[in-house]
Amino acid sequence: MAREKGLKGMESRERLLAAAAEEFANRGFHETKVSTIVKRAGLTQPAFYLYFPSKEAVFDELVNAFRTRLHALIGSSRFEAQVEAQDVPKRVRMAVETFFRFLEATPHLTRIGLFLAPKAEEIKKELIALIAFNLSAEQQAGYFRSDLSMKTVAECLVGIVERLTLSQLLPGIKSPESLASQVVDLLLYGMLSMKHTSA
Amino acid sequence: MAREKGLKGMESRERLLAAAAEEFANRGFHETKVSTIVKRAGLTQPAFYLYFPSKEAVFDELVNAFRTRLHALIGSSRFEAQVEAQDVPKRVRMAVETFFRFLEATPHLTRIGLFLAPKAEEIKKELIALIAFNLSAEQQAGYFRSDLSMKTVAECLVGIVERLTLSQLLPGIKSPESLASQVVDLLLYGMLSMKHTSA
DNA sequence: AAGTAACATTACTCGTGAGTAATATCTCAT
DNA sequence: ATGAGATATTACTCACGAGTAATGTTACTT
Repeated sequence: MAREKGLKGMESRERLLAAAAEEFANRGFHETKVSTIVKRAGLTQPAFYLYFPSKEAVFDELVNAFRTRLHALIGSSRFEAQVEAQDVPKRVRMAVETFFRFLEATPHLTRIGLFLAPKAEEIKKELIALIAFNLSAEQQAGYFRSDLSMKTVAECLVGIVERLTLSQLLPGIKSPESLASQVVDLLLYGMLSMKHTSA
Repeated sequence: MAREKGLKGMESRERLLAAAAEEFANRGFHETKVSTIVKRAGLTQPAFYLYFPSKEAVFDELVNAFRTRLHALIGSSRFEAQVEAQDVPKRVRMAVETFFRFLEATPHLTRIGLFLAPKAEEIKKELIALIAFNLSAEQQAGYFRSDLSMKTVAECLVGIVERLTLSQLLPGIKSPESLASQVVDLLLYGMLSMKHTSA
């Protein structure tokens, strides 16, 4: 009764998931046909329904996979205790870099969970709240200007990440490192040239 | 032969356009049914095809309407000649504010042209290039740090605008003015508190 | 008042694509 | 080697929604 059970099935299921992820990411939900997914996975239509109750169900599963990984990432990359002021830029840069790397690692899931899903707005709202919380702590500690709303800053940061992910990261034009350093440089120090700033 | 010709027809057409804009903005292209559009416009299905060759055609017309207005806006809001250094923040803030007001004025078109359309990425690319061009001029003039890529800054700015438009502007949570001043404050001066910056 | 565009309707077609019923094969435990 | 569950297939159904054919009505021009 307990053989190497379900191995083949799991493999088929995984193939379907991978094919679905790619199709959804490239064509969106409606343009993606179940018939195409199964073709890519080397199966036929009814096999699909052996593993998923509906087309929506696969999509949701992919969205949830993204959400779960995202939460895992955030959970593991909490800001640690007291930091020296000089270290703040580096720490922020590293955090942003880690995030870009995460997005780059699973491009299909990123496209689905961050841009295609109806839930995407909700997911980003969670993300923003978390970032705002972390930034507020740094602000309390005196590292950031006290007249800025960290909620707004978090929104801006996420907006920037979204934009750059779509136009630079996913197309492979720029690396997580270079994007992170440019973004953080801009956000921490601002655009104005020093002579005007330090006046 | 030349009566008050086409008046009724134009009105029906406008009603269809308006209904389509609202439906597309709220439900997206595929979830929007021609049957729903015509119902909202107080007409029946074939009347729709009296004015538009297809569902796609209305969508495209709305996207183009957005694009056209956007280009008009940009064309009219060119940066003028030499500005005093102290005026730069104000001018930038005004430009961003104008842009937010533009987006707020036609929320449905904004949603369609900036977020729903397949062409949206292309439209943003154009926009970014234009902003980058303007910012580069200011940079040449010494107002902005010379070590920043204005192309990247433009991308960041657009990313921020996208995000805030979706989460704050269109839902009516914040005004164009407050959003513009917060965004520009952040981008020009950065997040770091002064004691660290001026070190 | 009558002819003619313009504007609109009722009643269809028809492709597409999600999902299913019935059936077949493969693989392992006994 | 055989029965049983797991894995897959062939051959459908069926709803939905875009687009159309045929026809009717309105309103203005002469």
